Amino acid sequence: MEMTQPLASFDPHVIERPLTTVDVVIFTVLEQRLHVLLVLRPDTPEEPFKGMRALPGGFVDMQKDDDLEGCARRKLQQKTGVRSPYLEQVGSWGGIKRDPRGWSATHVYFALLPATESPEDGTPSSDAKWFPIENQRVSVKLAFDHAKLLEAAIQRLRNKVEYTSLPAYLLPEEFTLSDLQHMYEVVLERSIEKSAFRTRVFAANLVEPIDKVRAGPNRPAQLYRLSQPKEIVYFPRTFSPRKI
Amino acid sequence: MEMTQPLASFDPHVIERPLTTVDVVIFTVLEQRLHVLLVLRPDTPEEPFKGMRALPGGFVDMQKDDDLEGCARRKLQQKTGVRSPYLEQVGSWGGIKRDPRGWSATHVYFALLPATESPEDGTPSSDAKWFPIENQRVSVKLAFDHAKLLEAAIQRLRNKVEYTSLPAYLLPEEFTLSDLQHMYEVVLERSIEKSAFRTRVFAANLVEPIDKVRAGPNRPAQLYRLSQPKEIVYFPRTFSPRKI
DNA sequence: GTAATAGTGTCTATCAGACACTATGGT
DNA sequence: ACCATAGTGTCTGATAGACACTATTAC
Repeated sequence: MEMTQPLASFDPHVIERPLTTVDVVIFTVLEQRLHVLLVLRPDTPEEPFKGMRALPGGFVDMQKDDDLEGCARRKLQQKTGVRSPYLEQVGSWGGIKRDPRGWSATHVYFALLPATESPEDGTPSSDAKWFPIENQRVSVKLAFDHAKLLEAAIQRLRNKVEYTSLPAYLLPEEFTLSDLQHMYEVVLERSIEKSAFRTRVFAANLVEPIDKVRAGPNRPAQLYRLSQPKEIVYFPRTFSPRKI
Repeated sequence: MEMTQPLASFDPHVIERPLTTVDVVIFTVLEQRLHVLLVLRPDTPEEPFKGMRALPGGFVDMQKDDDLEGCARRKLQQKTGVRSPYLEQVGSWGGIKRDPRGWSATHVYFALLPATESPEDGTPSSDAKWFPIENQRVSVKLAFDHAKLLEAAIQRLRNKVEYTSLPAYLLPEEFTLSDLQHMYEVVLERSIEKSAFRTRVFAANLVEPIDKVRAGPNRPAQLYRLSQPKEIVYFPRTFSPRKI
């Protein structure tokens, strides 16, 4: 359009590039609640939002990272030590205003980590801490526009849980149907009818029984594992159609 | 981690930044088929994929664009002259391999344009042309990884059409229920039962009748418009649950 | 009248939700 | 025996799909 600097649109080295980051929203379930992992912003003077909580993430490293998902996996590994949980892109946000250092774009992913028995487990990185999610939010103020990003990730998770097998990735490999139902209930924050739940899960061929039961102070429960651990299962209908 | 260039992680001006682009997948329905708008890559020697077809898009302009969606709207306007059709982000793709000029990330949006009667209409940009979509693809070879991006956009559109009012944005403001049903059938590439369709549409309060009918060589049809043109409507269930 | 599309009514199979019931372990 | 949780059976209301039917215009 403007002919003052015609080369600018051809030579990529002349083109101004936004700061590019990847942020990862890492979910797990602890103590009957959905939690998200947050890190502390560094306390050095040249960093914005110093000392605040933020989503784990940072600049794309063009040497280390082959692609965006690889970058997300690297950041996930850094903060949790976990190799390959469920990882999905939420979307990207970019603009002049979101980072005081200039035009920036972030690519947001969310990950699901199996719930561990001990809450302090799975956080080798000392600056990272699990925060419970209470009605679509977290109680601390977040750096940048991370509150918005987190809300979008929660929204995506809740929506998708209605018609997919996602909550299975919040459990260890072997689980009972009650465990699985419980994960759905925690994420959706409502109770599900047991009989309907089991019918759906079996109809979708989501799980297969293994040759073990879990004992307890009551009737032992059959243990299951995912039929196809690699592939997410879509239910033909949502769990509980909302009457309008 | 590596302490050789400690400032690199603090000073944003030192950090290498990927090339950043926005691509827009613009859909419309022409002659009973879903079409997508594709442009010609410039034929200059320093441009990659010269002369090939590609999705309309290009580098983010940090002066002109306040944010990514603004950038997408600008590119949409450039190629179609249209102000504000339906626009939604599909996601982002980035990596070392997708652009020969280096590490690049693109933010992909899709737009829905009302079907026009004359196919040559609505394309003021001379390098842009409508291409029909035939089983998830287009017949020409596309530049970069645009075939993958297009496939993702088609997938998103098809999925979402099953349970939302999206096809209404492929129509002009006033339309008959048969028009609307037809848009669903074109996008989903299958026929829908008339009675069930009407029941659903009314139950969701998607449309409201206006004081006009469309005459023809047969019984005139009631004209409708969207009840809330700004808000996309979600149906409680999908259109046709697939038996597994 | 006929052709053609608009629009409605009825039946049925399916399935979620509610709820009660049975089963099986520990104590 | 009793408790607690696992797991099943049965009924009902909502709804999608099939399909036949009626309605209204141009010719």
